[in-house]
Amino acid sequence: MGGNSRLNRTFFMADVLSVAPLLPGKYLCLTNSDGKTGKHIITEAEAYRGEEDMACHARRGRTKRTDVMYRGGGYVYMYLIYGIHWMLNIVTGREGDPQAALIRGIKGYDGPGKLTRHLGIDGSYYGEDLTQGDKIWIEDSGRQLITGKGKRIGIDYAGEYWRDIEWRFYLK
DNA sequence: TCAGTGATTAGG
DNA sequence: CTAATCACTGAG
Repeated sequence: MGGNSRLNRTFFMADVLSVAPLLPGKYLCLTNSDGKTGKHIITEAEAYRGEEDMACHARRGRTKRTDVMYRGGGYVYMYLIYGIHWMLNIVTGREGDPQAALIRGIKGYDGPGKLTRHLGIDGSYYGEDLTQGDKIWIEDSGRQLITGKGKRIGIDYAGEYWRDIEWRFYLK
């Protein structure tokens, strides 16, 4: 055996500050249009945590866009930024507590907009269940990996505290 | 350094 | 309806 295992609901329903550091090193898995499976090592992720986090989209509450963040861990949150780039996020935490981890890099494609373009992921993935189906899911690599941490990128508007907190996690 | 590009959101 | 904002990227 020794096969990789798909991460389940329990994994994603933990707090984003527990889940996001565990994502680098795991496999992002997709079934492409040819029916073949592609697996990509996640290299970097950022945590966005609750309505109090002034950098989190849910800071303005539950809207059509942020709705999926309130459904509980294990779903995909997609949004378009600057009219061009689709961002891939993994919803975490308990139902009613909006959290997500932004996938900022996979091996070979650093940059949240670059990786979605390369993988062909867009708004049609909004709300996908990572624990069901064969469109998109995440697998454990079975390896213990060390992650570094740093400040989140591109959120200078969020104020001193939220801007400087080290909620970005990357493979060393 | 800075323009592109369009969904989302608050406000009138 | 309008206008501002934006978890980015690539060209110069």
